[in-house]
Amino acid sequence: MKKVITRITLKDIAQATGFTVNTISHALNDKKDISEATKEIIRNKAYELGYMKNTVASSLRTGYTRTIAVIVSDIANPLFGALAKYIEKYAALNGYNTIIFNTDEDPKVEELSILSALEKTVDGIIFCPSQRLLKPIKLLRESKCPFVLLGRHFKQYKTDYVISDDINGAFLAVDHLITYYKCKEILFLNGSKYISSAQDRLLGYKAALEKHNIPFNNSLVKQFDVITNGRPGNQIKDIDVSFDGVFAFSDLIALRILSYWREQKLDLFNSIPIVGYDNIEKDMPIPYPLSSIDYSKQHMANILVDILIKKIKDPEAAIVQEKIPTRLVSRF
Amino acid sequence: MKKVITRITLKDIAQATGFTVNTISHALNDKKDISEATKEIIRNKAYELGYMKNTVASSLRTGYTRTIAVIVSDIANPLFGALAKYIEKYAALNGYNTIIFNTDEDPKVEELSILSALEKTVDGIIFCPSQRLLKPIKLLRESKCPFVLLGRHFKQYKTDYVISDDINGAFLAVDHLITYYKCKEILFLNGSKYISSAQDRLLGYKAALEKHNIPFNNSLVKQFDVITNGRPGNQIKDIDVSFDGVFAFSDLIALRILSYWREQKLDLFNSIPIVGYDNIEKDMPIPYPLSSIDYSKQHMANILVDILIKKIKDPEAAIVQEKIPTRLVSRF
DNA sequence: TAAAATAACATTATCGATAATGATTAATGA
DNA sequence: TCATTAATCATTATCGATAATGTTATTTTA
Repeated sequence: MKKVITRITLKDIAQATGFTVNTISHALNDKKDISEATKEIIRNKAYELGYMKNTVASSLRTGYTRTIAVIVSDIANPLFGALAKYIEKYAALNGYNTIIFNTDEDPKVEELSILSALEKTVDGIIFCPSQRLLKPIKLLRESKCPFVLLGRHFKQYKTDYVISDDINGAFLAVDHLITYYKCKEILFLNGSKYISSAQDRLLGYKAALEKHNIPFNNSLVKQFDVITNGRPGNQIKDIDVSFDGVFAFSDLIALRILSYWREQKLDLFNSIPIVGYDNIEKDMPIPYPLSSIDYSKQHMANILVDILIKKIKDPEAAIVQEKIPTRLVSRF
Repeated sequence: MKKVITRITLKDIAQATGFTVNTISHALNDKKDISEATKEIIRNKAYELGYMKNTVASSLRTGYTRTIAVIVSDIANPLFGALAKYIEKYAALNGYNTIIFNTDEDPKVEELSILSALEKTVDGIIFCPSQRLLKPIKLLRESKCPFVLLGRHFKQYKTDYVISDDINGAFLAVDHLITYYKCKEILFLNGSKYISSAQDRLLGYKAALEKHNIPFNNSLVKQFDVITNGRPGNQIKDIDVSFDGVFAFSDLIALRILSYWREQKLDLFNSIPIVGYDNIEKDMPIPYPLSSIDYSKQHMANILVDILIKKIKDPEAAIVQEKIPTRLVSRF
């Protein structure tokens, strides 16, 4: 039952050099109570024997695993894929490994993922909550494990989070449709009503309308509960209102409706102005001039990791709530 | 320095119930040497106290971390994103967590990632090698850590791997361009010459030409060393040969040239038949009728994990080399 | 010059769980 | 009936590294 592969341990180096295990440990960790000469001997022997630290043992003793968990709905989503990539890179740069969890926006899976991460005693968690239930976030808060929310936030809980400037982003998009394309009836393909970013973007949508004295028409606002995993054109074909412009919660949703129009050979494909969100064109080429709201995903990832590491090192650190600036990228 | 957060341990349950730590462990692991009555008592107390297993301690003792590493060039690439997603899901279903590493196809980063995974004593590794150098794969082989290659394989090393049926996939694509579109000069936007999949797809390309008695023209074959991270249209604008059809190593490369043509307002965008590879349309909507070579990424992921787990449980298990069947998906 | 501080390494305890054995009682069997 | 076996729980050792504390010789300081 027990695994038999035996690696070189501190004990082996101790026996080979005549020092004690503790001295080996201190030497390899470059502690100041070991002379440079001894360190040199020990380092050489360690290299010679091909020593590799067993971080599991280290973690058990220190309480730190140097591992963070990233819990998102779906890393196959280009947005989360890009974020996960930058998070992993920046975390690695700081000596942390990254465990990923896909939740499919399912609160049950969120809970299990959080529990799994806690069992693994990760040092911290980056979490993008579905916000369908409060149980996962409650669980996380009670765990005392450092965490930062990604892309979404809870009004009722004061937690660290990093989001894009959703209100302003949506405002920019809609303002552009009105100002540049003279749109009057802007279809808003929004995300799930549960998530804060969808709520905030609705605020931005309304603010832009208000600025131009366009009355808000609720029937122009549609929701897509399952951002991912939904088959293309799923609910999109049921849209029953007239409109002269589209603002989509994400580029993914924008692409979905564009694909649908193209497949159906609808004229809309080439005639209707449309603005998405996330600017995934930056991460992958798209053969369509999709205007979009851009924000730096790399910056977002770096800040997330920075905050998390700060909290890991000092659990009492002040709460940080960051909004990544948004800008419009218009394409023709 | 030492982390202070104290969780409930077996010891606490032992004290609360009067049994020994060992009995608690056996009870919670449902070993058969503990009576059902005692198990019930222990389980209840464990639940009551909110016990959560410390897998770090467990791992140190058993030698198993129930964690696998996935080392790929870039999970922001839709192909790897989808694969990573399915791998994580299926691994989780089997009780394994997934650590990811992005290598950017850089052998140095590959090495560091492998070493990092080994230090973490992951139970197994899924690795998509850049194949630029042999050092990473050698390191992996010598480590004795179970691993399976993803998407690529080495002729000189007999290892487990799971790839798409590259030769046949390329054949299908090119045969389709010739048969259906009557193409005679097919531009092949291939991947890096180092990787086996690019080499194999070149074989398929040639085989299809041969079948139709079309002479092979080497100047029609272009390579893109950096599949990811390359700015769109990077080298694509330098294409200097005439052609009447395109086969791309990946949908990503196909989309890159399509985007370039569209931006440049080139007629090619609408007139040239093009076939990609990976059928990423299945994972995200694309507003262009991109024909592609499809294979089940979910199946690929499941097989990868199955093989890996089998090797983890039995390091002497026979080597498995699997080709996932490919098929053409033509779109108009 | 005696006391205090420092340098450099050793001893011992510990993280939390589990493997390898032991011990006790009850049940079974020849 | 006495030895065996089974059932059930306890003791002890261990995974590999590191924290906490000791020890000894050498300097430094008052």
